[in-house]
Amino acid sequence: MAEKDAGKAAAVSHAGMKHMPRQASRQPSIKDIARLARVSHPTVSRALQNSPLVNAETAAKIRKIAEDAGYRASAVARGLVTRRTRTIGLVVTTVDDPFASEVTSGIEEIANDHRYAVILANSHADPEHERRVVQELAERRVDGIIVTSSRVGALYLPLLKELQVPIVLVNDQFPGEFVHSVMIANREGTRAATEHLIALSHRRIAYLGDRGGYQSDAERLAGYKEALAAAKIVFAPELAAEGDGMPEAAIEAMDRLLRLHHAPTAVCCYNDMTALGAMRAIRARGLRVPEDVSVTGFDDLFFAAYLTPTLTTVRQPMRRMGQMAMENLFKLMSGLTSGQDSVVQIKVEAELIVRGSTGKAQKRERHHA
Amino acid sequence: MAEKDAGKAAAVSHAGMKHMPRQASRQPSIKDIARLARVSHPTVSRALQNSPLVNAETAAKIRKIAEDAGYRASAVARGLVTRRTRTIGLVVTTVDDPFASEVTSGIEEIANDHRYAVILANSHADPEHERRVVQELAERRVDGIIVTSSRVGALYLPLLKELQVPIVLVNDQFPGEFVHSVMIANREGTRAATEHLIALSHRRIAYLGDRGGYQSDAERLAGYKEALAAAKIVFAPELAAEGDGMPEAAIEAMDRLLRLHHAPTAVCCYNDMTALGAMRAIRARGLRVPEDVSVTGFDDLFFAAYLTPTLTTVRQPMRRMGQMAMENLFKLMSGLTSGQDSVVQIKVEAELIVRGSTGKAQKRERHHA
DNA sequence: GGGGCTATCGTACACGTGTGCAATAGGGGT
DNA sequence: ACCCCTATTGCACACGTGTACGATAGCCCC
Repeated sequence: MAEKDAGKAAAVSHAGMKHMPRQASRQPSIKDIARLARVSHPTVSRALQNSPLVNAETAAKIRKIAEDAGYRASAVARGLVTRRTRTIGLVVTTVDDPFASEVTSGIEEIANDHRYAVILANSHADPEHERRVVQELAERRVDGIIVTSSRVGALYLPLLKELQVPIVLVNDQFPGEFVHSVMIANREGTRAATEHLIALSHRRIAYLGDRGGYQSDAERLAGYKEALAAAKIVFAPELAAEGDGMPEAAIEAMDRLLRLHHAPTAVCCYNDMTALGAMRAIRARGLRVPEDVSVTGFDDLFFAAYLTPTLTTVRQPMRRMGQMAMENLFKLMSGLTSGQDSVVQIKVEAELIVRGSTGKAQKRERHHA
Repeated sequence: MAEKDAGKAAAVSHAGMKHMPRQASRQPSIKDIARLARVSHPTVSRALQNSPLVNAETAAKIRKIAEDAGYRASAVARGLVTRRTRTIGLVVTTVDDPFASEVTSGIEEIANDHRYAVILANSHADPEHERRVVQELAERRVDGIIVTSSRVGALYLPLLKELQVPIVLVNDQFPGEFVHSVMIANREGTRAATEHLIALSHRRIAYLGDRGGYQSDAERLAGYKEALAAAKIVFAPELAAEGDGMPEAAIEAMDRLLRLHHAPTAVCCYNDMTALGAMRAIRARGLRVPEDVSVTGFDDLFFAAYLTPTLTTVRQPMRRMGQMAMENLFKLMSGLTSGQDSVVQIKVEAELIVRGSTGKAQKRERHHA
């Protein structure tokens, strides 16, 4: 008890005394509070956890003292002994992508409700980087990990075994593999979009995809082909172009499509960002949307309803998907050590939102005024 | 040594054995590695840190063993003793805001370069929530905190003293206060935008702000007024409207402006999201941009160049600002215990980007065909 | 050949919290 | 008056890592 108990003055006249060497008096520990309350530190620990093992008024007194001292329990020390950090890792291709932002928002919301923290990490769509980032999250002993738009989904099986950390994938599922995931009905989505275009009498319909090699792109392309097949339209390989999911690359790809001898009158885009570029390329050639070329997107990002014309797209409840992923992860995390092989693969419905960027197909060869 | 050393088999035929109770054999600790290498754990610790205090070949052997065992040092245990978590907290009003996303991206990039992790937290633009979130970050013993678009900037002075954690504010600075911050030249930005409109012969120019009470809004409004004053145009209070920084609210506010007896021929918006709503409201009334009403934004979000017409706006190097905030925070963090009252307030330049949403003012009372 | 220096390694702590267990006191029942 | 049970508290550990310090051995120098 006869330790250093001086030098713990609370108020040090914070305003003035600019050049006082304000010794970095470390944050008060549980032992400091114990000394102040004249009890042992386990009692303080229990009091702060509202344990029934400690006398009610003693607990109240302790809490009061802790409060006054500005005591904040160290989550790191607690994490060390409890083996739980109340932290999850979120790996995203890049934060400044509206899709990722919305998913992140949903995740953060649910995590916050449970008082969990979210560590954000970029994969830059680079498999090697993604792997490194996940390893670092493991070092930080996160309780769980969520990965969106993974490039290396299959890689998680061994990693999962090695790290002993529950992982949930968003927007990337590997059929038959036992990896938990939340994803949208990609195939059904683009199929609906393409059918919508076909219903508008379009026959030359292009698909503007993502060369990144995502499974979602493969599925969306499949949905597009399904719709064509169902309408007895033969798939023309030259009408399948590729961007990178961002507007810039889409401009180039779309421009190439428009220069085709037999140019498309409609284009089904991998996502809204791609559609943004496509529309720009169309206008750059003096054509109009949707009069000359109809455009559909995917995601229904916030700006879709504010474009001119407004964008017909497939709505993806991104925020909701983030929430579901987080809820799912919580279930896994509470599953404790269970080697449960519960394969949870949630698939959410895609909804076609018809707006102004799609219209009746014009007769070909007819150019605008 | 005679403990459980079996049960660490790498390949456990992951496919089959569904119901094996896979005991959660905890991750190997530094002591496990020490035992395997027949050395003491401090030697392992030093070997993994490439300390010159350990024999080169011994170190190599140890690293090999650690590698094979899939050993990953616990960042939480390390953080406990070193008192540094290599983690920073990032508080943002809401993740799914393009402005925040870009800033976040810049922060994450620099942090990642230094192998720091970023904990993401939402303030929901709610002062009380913001305060709580910052406290929780302190509990997690983050080495530093960055807050964007704070509602309670002034509140950080006492907090700063209490938490002993360096804090950098982005897009919110309190003149004269000793809080580190990075922000844009708001006043100069809207002033330039407004001057641009004036040069296009506009006289009835509205300002569509953010009722959130941000200092940035006050400054932008001031810049707008400055430009008016310089051109001897009297400020008309009825032309100062308020949204909430999002498109939806801007629609309503803009609509109200358009219904004025003496409606504006141009509007200077608080940000691009507001401009998005403004343009929509203008079109909803059958008017055209920029023929009937010119519009300017602020931020230069990614979609600004893809709108129709493209948006004239004030570019804010958001990503760069995030980087600067992070670099600044690193300096503060390495400043150790120093009670340095260095007031670092970085102000970055605003650049007007003229695009298609602004044009020559039409004579009033002339309606479009 | 002894003293001192260097290289290398182990011992003993410390970081701040949680928890099993023992210890104590008080109260009720017989 | 004694025993048992309960409420309350402290003691002693553990979590996994880093680091000051001491210990040992080998070497050089005089």
